[in-house]
Amino acid sequence: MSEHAATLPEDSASKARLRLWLRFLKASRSIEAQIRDNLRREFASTLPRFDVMAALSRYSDGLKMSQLSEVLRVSNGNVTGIVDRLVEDGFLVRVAVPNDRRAWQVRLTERGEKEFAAQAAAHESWINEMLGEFGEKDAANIAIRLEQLETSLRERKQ
Amino acid sequence: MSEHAATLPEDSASKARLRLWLRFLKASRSIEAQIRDNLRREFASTLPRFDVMAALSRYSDGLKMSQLSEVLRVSNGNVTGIVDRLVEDGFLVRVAVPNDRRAWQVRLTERGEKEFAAQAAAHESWINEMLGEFGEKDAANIAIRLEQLETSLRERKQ
DNA sequence: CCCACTTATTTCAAACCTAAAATATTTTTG
DNA sequence: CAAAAATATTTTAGGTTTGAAATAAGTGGG
Repeated sequence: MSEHAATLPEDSASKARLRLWLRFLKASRSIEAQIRDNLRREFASTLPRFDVMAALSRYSDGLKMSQLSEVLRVSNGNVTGIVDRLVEDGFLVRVAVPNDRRAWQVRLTERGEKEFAAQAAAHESWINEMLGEFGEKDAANIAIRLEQLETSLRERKQ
Repeated sequence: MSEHAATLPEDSASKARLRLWLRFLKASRSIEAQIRDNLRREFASTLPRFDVMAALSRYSDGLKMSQLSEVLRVSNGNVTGIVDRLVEDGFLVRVAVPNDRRAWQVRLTERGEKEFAAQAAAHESWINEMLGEFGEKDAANIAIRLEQLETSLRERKQ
């Protein structure tokens, strides 16, 4: 706590991690902004909509609303609005869950699957261009570290 | 375009980059969510407010509104509202700019500086805990790569 | 059965965010 | 110098996002 103490090894590690986070955040926001822009121009859609469809495309049985908000790490109320609009557009359906009238199973419609396939292909190529500086090995390595980070963050919370 | 072609080396690199981006985004959202939560509970504040104060703390002369929105990469109108509330709370002041009655210089008050110092210290320690798995060298290395990524993204846009 | 508790979802208020229009001021130019 | 252009900011309209409260439905102990 004393400002007169010599800088400890831990201090510089802490600074390096803070710096990492700031870079991380800035990069993530830049990439996100670019994707948002592309989605809007090429598909008249938004990132939250894409995220919902992407999550559902990985679960062919669909997901309940609360599972969706868990997977996407956004609030329940937020998912309600996004799903509402995707249902209006005919990309999603809400299916009643047998024996539980509180819950809905949300699924991609056939039309939704087709639409998402087109968006996902474009999305992959945007990312491939933007992250071109990362070679395959580097990309894989960093992805694994981030997965570990994610796991440890989740454990810490419980 | 043929689905019968053998998988090219480029394809797997593209997949690896996509995977990297998805991990990246998820990690970034988890960390952000945690920080938001901490700011709310410990300082009754939000991430946008923290960002504004952080930007101003790096410029002791203060920043003009347009400089703030440039630095934070958010819209002008957005900054107006956040600054309004921080001024109400006594953390910021708008100072008239000599010879230009259109512009304001926004600065931390003494109280704002104190408040931000406390928040920044807490923030650094949250990050230090959350990113504890990254050693100092790794953190520094990845930060540099992200800085390069950021630069190349900005160049691409122009 | 019934009361309390939990779970699933929606609604709500407030803050955030953007792009575009409006306002006020300064600078440039014919 | 006056009109036009540029600059700095705020206002406005329309969404997005969050946390918390409200609603609705299931579960379980007594």
